[in-house]
Amino acid sequence: MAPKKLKTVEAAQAPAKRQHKADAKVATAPAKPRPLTRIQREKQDIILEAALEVFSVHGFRGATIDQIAEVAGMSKPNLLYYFPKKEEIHRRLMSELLVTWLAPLEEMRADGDPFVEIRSYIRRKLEMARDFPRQSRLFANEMLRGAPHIIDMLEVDLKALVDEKAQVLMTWMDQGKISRTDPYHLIFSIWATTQHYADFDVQVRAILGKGRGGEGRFEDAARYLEQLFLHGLTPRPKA
Amino acid sequence: MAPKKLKTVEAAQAPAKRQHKADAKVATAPAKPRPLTRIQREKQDIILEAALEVFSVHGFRGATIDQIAEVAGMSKPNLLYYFPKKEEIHRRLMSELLVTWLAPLEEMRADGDPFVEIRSYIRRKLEMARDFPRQSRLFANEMLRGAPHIIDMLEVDLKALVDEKAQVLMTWMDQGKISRTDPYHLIFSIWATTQHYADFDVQVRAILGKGRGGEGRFEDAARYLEQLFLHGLTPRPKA
DNA sequence: AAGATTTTTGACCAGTTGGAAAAATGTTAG
DNA sequence: CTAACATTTTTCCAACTGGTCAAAAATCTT
Repeated sequence: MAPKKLKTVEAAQAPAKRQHKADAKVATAPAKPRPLTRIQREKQDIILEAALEVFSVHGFRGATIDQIAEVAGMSKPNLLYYFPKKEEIHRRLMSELLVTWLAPLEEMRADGDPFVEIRSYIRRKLEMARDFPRQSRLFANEMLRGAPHIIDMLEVDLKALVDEKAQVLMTWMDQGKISRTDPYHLIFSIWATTQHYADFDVQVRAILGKGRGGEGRFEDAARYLEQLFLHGLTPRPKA
Repeated sequence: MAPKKLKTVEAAQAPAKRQHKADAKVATAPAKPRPLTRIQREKQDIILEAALEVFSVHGFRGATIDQIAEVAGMSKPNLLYYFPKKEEIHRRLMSELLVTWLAPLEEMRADGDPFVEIRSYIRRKLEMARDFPRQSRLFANEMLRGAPHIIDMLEVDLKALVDEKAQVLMTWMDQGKISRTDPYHLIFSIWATTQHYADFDVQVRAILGKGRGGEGRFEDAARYLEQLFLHGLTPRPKA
């Protein structure tokens, strides 16, 4: 089975207020979507950026349109001109998220060296936690709520992708290249350990303190995780 | 340093509406707190239980008093009689949470066998994820928001506890009993991997599917994590 | 520059929110 | 039983919520 891209949920990216009636002229034409203008694209991006900021902290219900509008630097009605519903903004965010969020796993190649592939995957996930913490938190917020908006995609697309990669892992196990263990829980543990640095960032920093809580913590984490997944905690004689 | 219990934030557990003025009799007495009646304790428990249900899913801002009251089976004003402020409920929940949530780590004894101690700790945390998923999600929700209500405790009490246990781990490393690695990130990885099964439960179940998504998933997780922390993924010759 | 279109704004609305006040109802110690 | 207290319900409110709408302002097209 090919890597298979997630289907995108879009479908709701109409320019704005649908059909400014102006196309009464064309009458029966099958609703040509009309390409987005520059301004529309720019404003939508600004809004999505602001929405990410707010949703990722307060969750869907806890976030307010006013707040998003304020962060986006525009009035509420103006924002609603581009996204007529609060849900619409969230939906867009979620579908964009799922695509980019799973890309790292798709990149794990069956024909590479197992340890190199797994290590690279962990690195990539850790980099995402470092560079896109808000996306990680947005995702986490959705999970905590029971993923009402994306449960279907989880059960279909995500499951398919993970099934595929679990097969790859099992092949490696069959070949004796990595230890035989549960490939699904292996993937879970990579997700958990890497995303932890985005989602629980406050806690991580509170504990590491000023001294070690700087940007270096991601390098430390990478080094630690590398060892964990390679050898666990069993002491080995020095090389 | 002794295990040191977390200080409880309480301080706001007054019976209800403060000083039903009734104590004008006692006049200048130093405000005797007056012990909680049976009903007060029961009702407060019911409310806290309902609040846990709601807060853990929607976060602080996303949760409404009406909703909590409904789950608790009482009217909103009645609920407000016991907890005059929404924040009050949340505060109580959080302080109770921190105490029970960290108990497992406190139990990790320096004088035990390292692998036994670590494995037991992982087990306990996993059991908590299984038996108290809502508490786990409540905690996660607070973290995602930047832990505004408990940041102090994280920086003081939690840090102290983790520092202490990190010392224990380092001692074990010095003795060559476990592999030398970063003890803080080791603890983080245990938290992350175990809490994942509560916080991301939907995802875990969506991926494992009906077949393996049953209660058995916790046993599978325990087995997998045991191996991960013991040996990582490096294949070993069969015993 | 005029006309057509798109974007922005201000006023507004109905429903919900956290919470206050007070009246009504229980409960219990003397 | 009854007074003192505890609990519950009813009513109310001001602020906030997601969202509408018409008109004004800005932009684009010709």
